[in-house]
Amino acid sequence: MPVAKPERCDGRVIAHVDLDCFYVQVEQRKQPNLRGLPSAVIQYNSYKGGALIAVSYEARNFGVKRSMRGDEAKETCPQIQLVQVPVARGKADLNSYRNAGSEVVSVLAQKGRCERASIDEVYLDLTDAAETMLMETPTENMQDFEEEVLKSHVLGLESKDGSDAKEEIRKWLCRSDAGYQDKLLACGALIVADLRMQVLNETEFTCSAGIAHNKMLAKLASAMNKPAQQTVVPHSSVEGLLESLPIKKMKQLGGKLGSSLQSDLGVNTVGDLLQFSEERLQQRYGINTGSWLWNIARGISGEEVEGRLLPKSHGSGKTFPGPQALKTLASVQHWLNQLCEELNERLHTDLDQNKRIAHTLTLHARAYKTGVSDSHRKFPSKSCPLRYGTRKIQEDALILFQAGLRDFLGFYNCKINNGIEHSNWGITSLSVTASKIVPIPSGTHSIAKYFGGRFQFGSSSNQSLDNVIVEAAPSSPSGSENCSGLIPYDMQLEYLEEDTGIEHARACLDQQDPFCNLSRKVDGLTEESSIISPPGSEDIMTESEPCRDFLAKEPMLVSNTSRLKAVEKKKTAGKKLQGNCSIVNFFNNYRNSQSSLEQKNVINVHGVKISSSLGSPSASDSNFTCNQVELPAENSHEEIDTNNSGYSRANMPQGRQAWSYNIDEIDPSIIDELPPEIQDEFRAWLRPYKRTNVVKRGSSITHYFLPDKK
DNA sequence: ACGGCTTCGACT
DNA sequence: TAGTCGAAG
Repeated sequence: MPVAKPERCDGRVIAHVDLDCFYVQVEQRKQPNLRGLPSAVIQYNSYKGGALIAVSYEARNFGVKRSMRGDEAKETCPQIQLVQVPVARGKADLNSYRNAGSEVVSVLAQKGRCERASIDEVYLDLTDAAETMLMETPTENMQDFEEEVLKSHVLGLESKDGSDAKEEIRKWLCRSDAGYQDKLLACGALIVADLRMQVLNETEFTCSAGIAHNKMLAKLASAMNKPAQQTVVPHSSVEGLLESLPIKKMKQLGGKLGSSLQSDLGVNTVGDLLQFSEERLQQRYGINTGSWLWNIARGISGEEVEGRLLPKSHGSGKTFPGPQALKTLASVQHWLNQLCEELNERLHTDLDQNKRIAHTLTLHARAYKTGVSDSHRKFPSKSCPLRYGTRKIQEDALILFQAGLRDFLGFYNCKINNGIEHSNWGITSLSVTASKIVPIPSGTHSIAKYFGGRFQFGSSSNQSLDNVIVEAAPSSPSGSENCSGLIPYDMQLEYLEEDTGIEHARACLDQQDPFCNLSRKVDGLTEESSIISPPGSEDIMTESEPCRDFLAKEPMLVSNTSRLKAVEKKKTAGKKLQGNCSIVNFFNNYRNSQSSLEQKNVINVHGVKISSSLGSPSASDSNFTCNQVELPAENSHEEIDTNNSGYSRANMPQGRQAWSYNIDEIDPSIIDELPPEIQDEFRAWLRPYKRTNVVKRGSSITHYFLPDKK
């Protein structure tokens, strides 16, 4: 007998899966002798034994908590095993955890739409799979349940004295009088139990899960029975669950908003929210938040599970608390370099593995100014188009930092006194972030074929982008082969012409070596430095008067102005290209990221020159850039304001002429050639009128739901 | 004067 | 758009 399928969106089956004390598990997998022991992962051993960032459940039983220091943990639980988080470049290196998280995702993503919510959490939309299962096998006919699913917890299911818990679960799972939605949830529980076992088998990690009809409830449920267990929220138990749930336990209400609800409205549990009308909540918290609150009080959440398996940004940061605060430009540069190196490595991995390119570089910092009451003023974040290559990222990050510092110190305080004892500022945290990451439509095998099929994507690729993109030496035997074979000859000419101006600028830039004055600082010499405009900014000529004095002296400034001139030229050249058919633009883009993959390189992964033909490293610095052809994408950071008429729709990534092709003219079939994990992402990207996600929680969602608001 | 570090989303 | 802010884990 077919079961009617309600049109309601609360007929969904959503799971939230949460890896148990994930970092600990990753370390335990590396060192199996740690299994079963009270243990914790710490970082930085220096100060009070390091900071705990993950604690095993055994250790929790001894009262060890996250947010303890290592010393404290030892006192609380003397036998605790403390494992240090890997360190690279003087900072915590979370890559092994990220990779382990990816392993899990690839298992979990099989049965339905999967959203990677954090390094150790995912949401799954299992609605389709559950419906299919229910259609094929009505739950009341089910008999052989896996042990794992019988260990589920079902909210609201009373365990009577002396009754066999597993038997109760079994009965619940195949209750014939259950509503359709609960039957779907039962199927969800089966699927999730299966997935969790698969995760364990394939990755050795245990996880906990919540199964409910929306994300909010699934998330709540997954935390209720840990570790290595799962919890189902039947529809009938939602009201009771929320009624007594402390308001601060709800996602999004753990911070100020939750506090405000408590102090201003006297709301202590989610149930307490029920007495307020939607209008009242809107009036107090705004239209969106008000509606959202009204809904969650009723267990309503319309958030979709986004099909996203990959992070939207990569960041690398470090704090320098208290006495460690950075007081010199040289030390800032040192750490920026480390952070940028890591960032570059991760960008490169992303490119290799996922064929994605990031378009924006952002620098964040925290700073104080001594002797100023205003000293907690925030250091402004700055961003610019991202150019690939370690040294470029480092260079741009430093420029962004200086731009931020200029703003931070105030307009009139242009000159920085960088003497070690006299600096009046300190930096307490630094981070660099790469965002606006979009897939390369590399599916372009279709397009590649059109040009003769000499494209190879990805290549074998331990090659780093640095090697490949700019740092190739023209004097090396293969240097002259830069683009031939990759680009039709007439197109090459166009590119070369277009690049000439830039190239000249870069030659100037590199000959003067903007870093030489800074590298001197690293040796401990005192120096002074001017503050300059961020990359991509064109207001350099309108720099404040005091700054202008430095124009002549500062290599950085010179190189920047040179670049700007080059930009002007490039802009006009770019226009010529713009008018062409989209395939040319497309190609432009493709070439930016790919063509040089075939070049031989003279620099190894760490940026150390290993060329034998170029003499001493210092000499080669100015040498090898002289004749190089720098690819458009590498320079296009100056193009932040160039036209993007090629975009046919709103919401497309902007700021790069290289990316402006007509999406209408892309053969949709190329999507199939993308790595499966980014296909969805790319499809969404192509979707013409995809609404920006302005009102995620709020009135726009509200109409989607049914309940009467009276 | 610290829990570090990372990511995401909303708002303006 | 760029930049700020809040939140979570």
